[in-house]
Amino acid sequence: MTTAQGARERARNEVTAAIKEAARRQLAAEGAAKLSLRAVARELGMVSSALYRYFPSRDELLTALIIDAYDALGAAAEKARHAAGEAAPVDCFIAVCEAVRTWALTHPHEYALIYGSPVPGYAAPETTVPAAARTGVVLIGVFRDARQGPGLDELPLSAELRPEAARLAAEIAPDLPPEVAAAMVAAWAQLFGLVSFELFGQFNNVIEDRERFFRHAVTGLARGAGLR
Amino acid sequence: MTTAQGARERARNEVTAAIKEAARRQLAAEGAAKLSLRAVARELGMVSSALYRYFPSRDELLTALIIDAYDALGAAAEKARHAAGEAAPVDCFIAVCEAVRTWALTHPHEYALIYGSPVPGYAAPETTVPAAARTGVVLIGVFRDARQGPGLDELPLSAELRPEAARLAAEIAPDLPPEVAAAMVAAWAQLFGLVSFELFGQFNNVIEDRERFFRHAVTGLARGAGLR
DNA sequence: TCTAAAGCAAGAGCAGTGCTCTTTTTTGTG
DNA sequence: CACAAAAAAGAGCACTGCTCTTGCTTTAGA
Repeated sequence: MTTAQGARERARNEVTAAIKEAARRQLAAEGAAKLSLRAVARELGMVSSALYRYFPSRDELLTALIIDAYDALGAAAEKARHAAGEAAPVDCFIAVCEAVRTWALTHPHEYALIYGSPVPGYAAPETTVPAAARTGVVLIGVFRDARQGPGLDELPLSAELRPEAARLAAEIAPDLPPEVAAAMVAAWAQLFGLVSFELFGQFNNVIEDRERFFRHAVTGLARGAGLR
Repeated sequence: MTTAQGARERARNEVTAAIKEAARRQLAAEGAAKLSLRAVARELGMVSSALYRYFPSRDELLTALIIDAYDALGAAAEKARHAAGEAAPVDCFIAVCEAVRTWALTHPHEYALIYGSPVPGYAAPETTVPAAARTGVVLIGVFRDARQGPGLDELPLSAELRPEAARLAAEIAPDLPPEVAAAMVAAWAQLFGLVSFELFGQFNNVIEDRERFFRHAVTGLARGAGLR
């Protein structure tokens, strides 16, 4: 059952990988909206209908690319977190943020695929959730570690938001206090606001020294979330 | 020259408006990627090729819609700023933020059009810049007013970023000190990070009470930018 | 008032898209 | 080797944006 049907399955996996690779190339060249099954097939020297043996629809292909993108970004974040090691929490946070930004700048179309406007009529299936969570988990880890040492300031939390924050903490990080969970999620969203603005051209004619500006903004983000 | 050629021009303007309206309806229903000239033409009972008399290409139609969207968002922000009147700077800021969020939630596709992933191969022409700036100008106004009273805290600014911040301030708000300009732009980007995350589904299964969470996050944003 | 110019709609057609269906070819295995 | 399962091919459908040509209608100037 393993090596017996292996030959066929191996071939299938190889073709699947080749399709994804070609699609990714085309994604990088033209963007998600112009990803065409026919062009992918053309590049691989097969007929367009043959692709449907491997991906039941264009959306399924997109889903596969989305998962890969989430995973790649998550891996980059994890690597940065690991490299930062035992540095001060705020520096760990900044390191992860810069990894996210760097990955986004080197893979703009894949970033747009996962953090840009959702493709209309396309709802990301549950399959993408674990991959999507990886980057968030890294961020959670930074805050968790900060709480071990004295690297986390007290944070205000209005009575109004307390129930939601408690629910949120129970959901994503039961060992973190509600106010920390809330601050973290906010910082997470704001980080991607910075990256998206830079990537999507909103900083054109506004920010020149993007690198330094990002570092500055992200430092503020970290402090605002209680890290030091 | 005014009323003489008026009949033709008037008809032309009316048709142009009708096209934009139909396109906007379709945009709201299906999203930018599925905006089809043929469908718009069908809705108006004209033939598709006739549309090209009014908009030289699909992109030009999109540009018109983009400008309208920027203007609508800017108007919403201005209205909120005006309604907030002489309130505390932090409250003015929050009011504008909530107006942005509300507009985005009621016009998701138009929001995605202007703050989502850029359409590949399509570069927003210079024409969109003034409209795009309106919301930013409102935000600048909040900070400017805050500086009249005692509503603005001192902000840190690393020596590293000082030149960029000075350049930035000179560019967008010469009467504001560099550190304020930098903080404002960062807050601006982060605001849209919050809105985009909510709108693009990144908060699904994460944040329940979006309204309150947004208020909390945006309050933190304001304080982080020195408002009080 | 008559005519020439400008404006506009229509239609045909090109090259491309996702997707489905049927037929043919390949291929690993009993 | 023969056979059944898997893969590929091909034709075709209903779309898309866009271009070009052909006529008709309105308008403006002589």
